[in-house]
Amino acid sequence: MPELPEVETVRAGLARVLPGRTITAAAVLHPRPVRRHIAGPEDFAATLVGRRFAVPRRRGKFLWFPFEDSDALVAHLGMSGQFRSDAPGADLVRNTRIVLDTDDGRQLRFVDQRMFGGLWLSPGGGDVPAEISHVALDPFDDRFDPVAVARTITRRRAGIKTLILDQGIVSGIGNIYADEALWRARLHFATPGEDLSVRRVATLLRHAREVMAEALGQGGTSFDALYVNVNGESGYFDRRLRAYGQEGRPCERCGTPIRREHFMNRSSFSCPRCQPAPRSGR
DNA sequence: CTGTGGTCCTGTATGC
DNA sequence: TGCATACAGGACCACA
Repeated sequence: MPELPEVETVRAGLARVLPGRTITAAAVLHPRPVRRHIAGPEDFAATLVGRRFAVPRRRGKFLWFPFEDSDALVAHLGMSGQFRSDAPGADLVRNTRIVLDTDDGRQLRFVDQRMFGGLWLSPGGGDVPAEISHVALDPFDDRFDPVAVARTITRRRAGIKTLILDQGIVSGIGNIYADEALWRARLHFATPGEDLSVRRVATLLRHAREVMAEALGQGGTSFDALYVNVNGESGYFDRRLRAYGQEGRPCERCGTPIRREHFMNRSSFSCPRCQPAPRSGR
């Protein structure tokens, strides 16, 4: 489950079951989700056995599970990844890719339909894995500075939505919460960053943080069974979406039907009246 | 450096 | 009932 609130929901769920647990067996059912492991999936599985989990961490949409030896298992859910905590006897759900047995008699299962997600072992990655050092702080990080990020954004020419989706500028925001934040801030997705004031962009970033915090409170956004927490349960924030997926429905502020457009090969939802297109942009 | 477009996959919904 | 097409919460890499 891709965006920050869904990933954080997963992290929090795993934080209740993983710390202190030792991996007793590992099985790779499909090689693709094993990433960056030159020695191959078998070696990946073998090298995990015997390691003991500390507390799971997250930056943006990346998760990592530090081990007590200072290495870490890094995970990204991609478009359709899930972690499930199950009893070993429970039926494997379809598309289960990797299974880790732990010494409390349970199994951690990585399930991923599309396999855009994956796992890898990061040597010495217990603090911040080197492979994700290019990922910017997310708006939930104590060190996140909306004004500094806004300054970066106002120096760029690309559309504002492109910029807030850029995980090297600010992490954690994906297509749903980008549209929701833009709706709240009354900004059109194609507005060039350089045409906006620092103040306006900082406000947008605060909206992004706020909408993601609200979603987290609802267990995230789920449209179908692909996006569930570690117990297989859906989140409920889809009922609170004001723009994303609301094509044709009246804008909650002004009643104008929400429109859907293609922007950078993805759907963008916005209110034509509250979020007017910039003059030059498209 | 910046911006864009293609690609990695499986599955579901919709239209003919 | 096929069969084809569009679309899906993302990231990365090659190229202009």
